[in-house]
Amino acid sequence: MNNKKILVTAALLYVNGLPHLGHVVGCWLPADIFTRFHKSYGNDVVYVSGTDDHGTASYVSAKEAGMAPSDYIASMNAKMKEIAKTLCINFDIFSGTNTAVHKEVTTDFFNEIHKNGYTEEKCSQMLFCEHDHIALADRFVFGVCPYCGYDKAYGDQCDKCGKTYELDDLKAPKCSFCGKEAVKKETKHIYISLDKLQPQLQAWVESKKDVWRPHVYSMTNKWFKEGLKPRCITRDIPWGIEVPLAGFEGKVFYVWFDAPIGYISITKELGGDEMVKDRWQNDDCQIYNFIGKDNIDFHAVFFPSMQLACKKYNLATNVVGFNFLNFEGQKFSKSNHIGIFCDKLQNSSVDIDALRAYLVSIFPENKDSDFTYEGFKLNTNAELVGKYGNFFNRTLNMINKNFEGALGVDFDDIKASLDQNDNEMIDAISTCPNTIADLFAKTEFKAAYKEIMRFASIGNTYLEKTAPWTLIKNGNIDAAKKVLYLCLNMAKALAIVASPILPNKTAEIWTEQLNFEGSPSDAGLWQESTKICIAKNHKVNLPKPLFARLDDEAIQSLKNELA
RNA sequence: CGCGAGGUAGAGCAGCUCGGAAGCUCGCCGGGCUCAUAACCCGGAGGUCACAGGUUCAAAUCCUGUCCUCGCAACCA
Repeated sequence: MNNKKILVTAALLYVNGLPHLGHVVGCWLPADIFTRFHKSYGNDVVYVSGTDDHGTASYVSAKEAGMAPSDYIASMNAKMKEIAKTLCINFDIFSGTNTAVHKEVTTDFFNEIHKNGYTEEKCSQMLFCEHDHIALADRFVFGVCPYCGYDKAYGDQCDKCGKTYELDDLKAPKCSFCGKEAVKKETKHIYISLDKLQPQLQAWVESKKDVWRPHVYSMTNKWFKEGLKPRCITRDIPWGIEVPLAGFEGKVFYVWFDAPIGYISITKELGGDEMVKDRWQNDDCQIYNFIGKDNIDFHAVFFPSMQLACKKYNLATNVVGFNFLNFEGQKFSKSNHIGIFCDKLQNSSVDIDALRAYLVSIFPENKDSDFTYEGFKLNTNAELVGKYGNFFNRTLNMINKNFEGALGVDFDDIKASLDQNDNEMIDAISTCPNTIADLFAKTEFKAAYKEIMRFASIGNTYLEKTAPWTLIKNGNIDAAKKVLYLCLNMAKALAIVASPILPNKTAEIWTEQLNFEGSPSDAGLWQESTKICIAKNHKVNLPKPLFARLDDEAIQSLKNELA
């Protein structure tokens, strides 16, 4: 049996706000499903994530909240953990970048890059806010547009006339946080020499051509066409990881320099140097990064370049980039209150498994997609209730009503009497779980979900064709037992293959209705799903509906709860 | 010539990487079943796969051009 080592990372969420469904769909959920699948398949997988704690915005937010940055971060991190729990996102660890371990790993990472000769220093002019003690990036400055005179123009672009310009040209620049005057200062920064790394990086990207999703590959290649340039990795703000170099006192690393290193430091936090060695320095370990499309550049260009310069850690096997999720045709927006924000889910009546299933069905794997309540209702009723849940219900009902829960036959007993319908059923049981496994392993979640529902449909069609209720009525008891025995085996397989997406419902049906030990996601159980091997005297329990049908009223009350 | 994504049945989408008789869900029409949460199963109507060229024995799929739609300050995957 194969026992692959896999490390899964989900993008570190910016600590400065609570996640909405878009975040869930872009990284947490697919990574969770991927991890659950591999565990169930018997592979050795670790899932790490956390919060990205540094950067100007979180520093300012903490200040506004009247908290010390680390207190602010701790409280936000705790809230996110709760949300993840609600959504049944099963991290092995959910930490962040505001830890001693992270500081140590990042510092070492930088020292290696520096030692290997991939850094350079440059001086430039920057705007500062003396009141907030931070350097002001273009988007944190406003002033008077040199072209049209608009007085709320940004550092590099005017929203009114649309023109772009150099920061030098902006008149009367001010800090966008406090509104006070911004002053120009000479400052020195460290750059990473991406230009020197381009050949190696390009070779790596080329080797991923058939592995990555097309949009990830093409977005990455754009950088090569323009040619990589040295990129600044330090900032003049008082919040972050200090640059360990003489002459750079008071400066910290740019948030996007230290954030991806967080994957490594969080792994270390979980399992020490031993685990880092096992997952990041072991060629037999596959690394999967789950991210949204706005993060592709960082995971497919900058972080791998950093790794190539550092020479200590392996690069990702796959950078799984997702597109964006919209909400009822509009973009998610915190300020305009558009979308579903996950803190609302905690006290709502929404069925998390049903929500997970719907989200999978609309995963923006290849292009942006749209969440609609109507779609959620449809998926729940047509797929989960009508196809998936219904199959368990009909099968278990008949076994209970007619045979007191135990059929008293096994595969050997029915072998002699198999007809074409039975063989098609057996064929489905022995092949569908493998197809589904392949799709999960290839991160094709939508297709895997579709295949699971098709699998359930095969079961429903089989029941229709064989009509065991008629067989029983006509006294054809052996034939009815044969049909229901095969259905029962399919039910078991259906619980196993859907467990990565529906962890709660499949666990429930496994123990309470199918009356099996353990859980459908137990390691290595996946391989069992293709076998027809339920014991002769196995007794199942009376079923009860797995998923509740949603009517318009239920949808309306959900809308109210989640708005 | 800013960048990116997309245009496939009434609606929403898959298929396009690796060309080979147009698929899925819903809706609509007709039929079947009654074990099941009025669930399930079968059949049918409905598409010049945006348009125009090209390559090919064969194009939704590859190439070229055209038209149209959407996103691109900030929060933000």
